Amino acid sequence: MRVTLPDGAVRVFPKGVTFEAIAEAFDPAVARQAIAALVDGVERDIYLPLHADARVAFITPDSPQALEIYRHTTSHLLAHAVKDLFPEVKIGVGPATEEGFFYDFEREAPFTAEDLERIEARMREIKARDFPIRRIEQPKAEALEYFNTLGDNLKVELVADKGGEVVSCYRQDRFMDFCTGPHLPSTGRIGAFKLLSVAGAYWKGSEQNQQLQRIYGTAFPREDQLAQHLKLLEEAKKRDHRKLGPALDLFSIEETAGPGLIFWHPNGTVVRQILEDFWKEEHRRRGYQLVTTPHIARDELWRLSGHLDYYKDNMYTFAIEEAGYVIKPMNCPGHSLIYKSRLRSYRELPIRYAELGTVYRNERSGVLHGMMRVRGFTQDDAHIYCTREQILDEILGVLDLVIAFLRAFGYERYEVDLSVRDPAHPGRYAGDASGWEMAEGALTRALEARSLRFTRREGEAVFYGPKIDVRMFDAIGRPWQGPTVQFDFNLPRRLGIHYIAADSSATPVVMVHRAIYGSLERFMGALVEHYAGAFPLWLAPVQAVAMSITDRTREHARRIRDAMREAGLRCDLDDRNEKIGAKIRDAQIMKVPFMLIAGDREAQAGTVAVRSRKEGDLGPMPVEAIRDRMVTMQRERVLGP
RNA sequence: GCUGGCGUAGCUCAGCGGGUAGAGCAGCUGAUUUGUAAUCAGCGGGUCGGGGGUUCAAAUCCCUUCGCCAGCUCCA
Repeated sequence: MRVTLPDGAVRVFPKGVTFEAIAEAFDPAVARQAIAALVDGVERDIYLPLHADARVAFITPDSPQALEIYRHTTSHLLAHAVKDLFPEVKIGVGPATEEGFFYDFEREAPFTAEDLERIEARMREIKARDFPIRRIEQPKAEALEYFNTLGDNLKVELVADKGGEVVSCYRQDRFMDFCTGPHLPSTGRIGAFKLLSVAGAYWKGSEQNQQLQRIYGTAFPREDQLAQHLKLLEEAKKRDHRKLGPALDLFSIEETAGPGLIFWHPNGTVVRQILEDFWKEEHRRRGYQLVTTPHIARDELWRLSGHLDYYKDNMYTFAIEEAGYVIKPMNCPGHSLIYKSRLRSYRELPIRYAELGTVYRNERSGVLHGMMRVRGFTQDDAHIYCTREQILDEILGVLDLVIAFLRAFGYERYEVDLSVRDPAHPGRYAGDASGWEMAEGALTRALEARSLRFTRREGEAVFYGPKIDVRMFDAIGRPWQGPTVQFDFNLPRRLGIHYIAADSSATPVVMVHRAIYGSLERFMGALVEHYAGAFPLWLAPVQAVAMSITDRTREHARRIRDAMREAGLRCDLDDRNEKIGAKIRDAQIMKVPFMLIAGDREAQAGTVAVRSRKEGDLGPMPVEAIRDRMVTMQRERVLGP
């Protein structure tokens, strides 16, 4: 039997040799490390035998596939411990996730924090016992009987749903779980882990089913990796916009007014208006026309657009003189009415309508989250109405705009998804196939033309059209929902949006929705977390604070403040009867980019001692020097210190 | 909406086998006139999220409601 090893060498082994033995023959150091084998690209348990020629490689704790195996095996350890401590508990599913792992359990009483501690302690005991973990392939009927005997009805359901006659299970000591594997070869090989929380989760992910208790945890091959992960969670907590927002006096949510509604304070409004101004400027430059549409409209409009049928539960409706009205949850029907207010010639196209439109949606109470998920928000919405021939150029224009914005805010890393039709169910979609083909082709070619790598997601398109979604990664590597570009083959048809073509026929227009910020609220929240509240100068609500050291230098400090304001900078004055250290501390806590300190020496010389929040004391300099530096930083939207 | 947890001063938190509420920071007043992350002293501040109940007595026990947090489901 010929085995091709990772270094390309071919060696002959007897049939039935285990991967462990192959590893040993390849490199004893690798053999000690190996946790699983890759056989012709398929992951297999390290102790299993090989029966035919194959390419064999080894997964070690540093391999990209390792993390999932560690986590998945730790989830089995969790279930094992829970079964030990609470034999009456029924086990559900327990996969590895991006962040760690979880396992779902059915149990009358809720798991308490103390239960989690006990379970974790038991997990450590089982790990210490170093039980071998072995794959068992058995007839489906036998596995069914096994889980039936235990009363594990959830597992029975899972096994029964599984196709084929033979199923695989994994056993460690007296605990056995239905699983495809692979797993670590023994419980002692499990690395560092920690249980984190317990939450409800619907069986098989359906709201119709019963709710189980899901225990979350995370696991890594080594302790230092776990420690680093926990540190990242701490860091994320410090950046939480729900903490920083009120602390920096940017916004608040008022219980008296209701959940999911944002009150933008003066500091937050400064940032918001910069976002708005920047946005308007960039859009006008690129041939967008700004429009304004009403906040309420007859439900007739929403019936025509189809939204009322589909999203009734999420729309706020009311009556005026017995006529039904809707508070707008979207801007597109309004923009389309402007388009339709008169006949449009092909000569006018493309038409690009843009609006910072405030909409209200009745989000279910459980989904509300700071500024990220709210009931009232302002979309940076624009709709492009064009001909089929113009599609590619329009998409290119949108992508250029998207890239410019990501760069301006310092989102260096992003991922792009292209969502297209599910080829298996062509009937599910609005519009004709040729339109979809053209749209999908244009999106693909535009992405390629701008050298944007993207993931094509079959069947992920919404029913009305294909789309591009951008995920942007913040300063500590977390993903955020970013810009989106969506074709719409539904609304033009429903609302009858046409243009008069060169042959004077009424031709359906191609409509594209697109948003860069998404919502000002969500984007603001993401920015706060991205910068940890320390906005770059061009966005900072307060760019500098002029500080007097004693009452003697109040006037000089005031003159410095005025000089900054004169130059269009946002500068406050701190002439309180406090020591300079206290003033600096307060400004530092408010994350003000520059502190402009006025003492006797500076008053004498007509200078200012500058301190940067990031770089510390920069020493004395002429007032004009720091003023000009800040003006330049503002104009060029510098992101650094 | 669902499961679980949590609501005490503006903020962070203590008090909770029932006996009528406390600290630090912030705020206010005064003293101090200060050189790169907290000057000192004094003072004021709370329907213990709201409502109902049990009790001689409730921040503490029970019910209910509102809000927040984690997750699930949802997100045009």
